[in-house]
Amino acid sequence: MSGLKRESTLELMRWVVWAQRRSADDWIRERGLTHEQSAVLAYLAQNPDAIQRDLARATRTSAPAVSRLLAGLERRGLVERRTQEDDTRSRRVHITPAGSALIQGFGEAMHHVEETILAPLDAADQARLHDLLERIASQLEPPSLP
Amino acid sequence: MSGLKRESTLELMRWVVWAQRRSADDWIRERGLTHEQSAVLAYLAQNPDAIQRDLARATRTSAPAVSRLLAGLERRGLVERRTQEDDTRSRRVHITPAGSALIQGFGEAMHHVEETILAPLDAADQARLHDLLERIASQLEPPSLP
DNA sequence: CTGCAACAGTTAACGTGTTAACCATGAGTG
DNA sequence: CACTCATGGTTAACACGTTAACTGTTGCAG
Repeated sequence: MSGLKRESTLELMRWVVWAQRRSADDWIRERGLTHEQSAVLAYLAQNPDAIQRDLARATRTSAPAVSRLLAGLERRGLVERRTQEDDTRSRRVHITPAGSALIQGFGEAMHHVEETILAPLDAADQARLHDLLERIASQLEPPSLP
Repeated sequence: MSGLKRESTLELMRWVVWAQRRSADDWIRERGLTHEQSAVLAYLAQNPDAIQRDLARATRTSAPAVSRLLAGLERRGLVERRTQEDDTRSRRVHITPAGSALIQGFGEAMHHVEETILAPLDAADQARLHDLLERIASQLEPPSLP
């Protein structure tokens, strides 16, 4: 026995994802944000006319989570929620100029983090890894959903 | 433009990890546990003489998180904490027979979940994926740690 | 038109993650 | 021996995830 317990593929993935989160911390915490808030702001910067339900789907979380997260962002003046006139059930969420300024550069920073994490692999291997993951992901959500 | 936004490698990993968590839910929720509680119980089943600090390291979380999680497990009689006699700072954590029974089969269930998730790849590709991830993971924690 | 199901969002209760502040004990050096 | 520092653990405050229960709309069938 080597004394080294072989880690499963999924354990390795969790580890890599955890490390990525850690690396992203620097950029995010500097701005007084959390990972979740950054993700939502970045989404809103690119999808200006989203409703909360869209955010729940995009972040793979729940309506209550989005509701509270947005309440916090709104309190800080980073987003605005406005009830629709034609359908008062939903509320459209807009990023404010302040929010837009704060999240500026997020994509580039995350891209850089990813590059750093993947650096041990050459371009060909990075492509191979991406392909393998895509093949797994494409089979994930079975179309049995309503 | 294809309308399909290309997802980054790390986004794909997050997605796969998220799906794995979802799949594991069935087994875990049936027993009234959470993911974190299961992970800790499974660790304790294999490391009978761990102290809380070990758990924090193993779960990559913090001492306060472990402290509260164990308080919950102890309340349910699934673990026992006993202060050491030679070093009263640390508390050794033991899984009880009830805890042991509850977590029985966890490893197999998780292995099955992993197999299901990785099923779209043949054995050779699964090995390739594991190798690529290992090469990334091996470079993660820079040896600058104490 | 009425009644009921589906949908969007909120709130509450619970468990978990973080950081900060704290207590107690152990270890090492002057 | 005493002072200092490191170590193990707890508690509190805050953010976020979940589920369950609730409010209000919309929309469609009868």
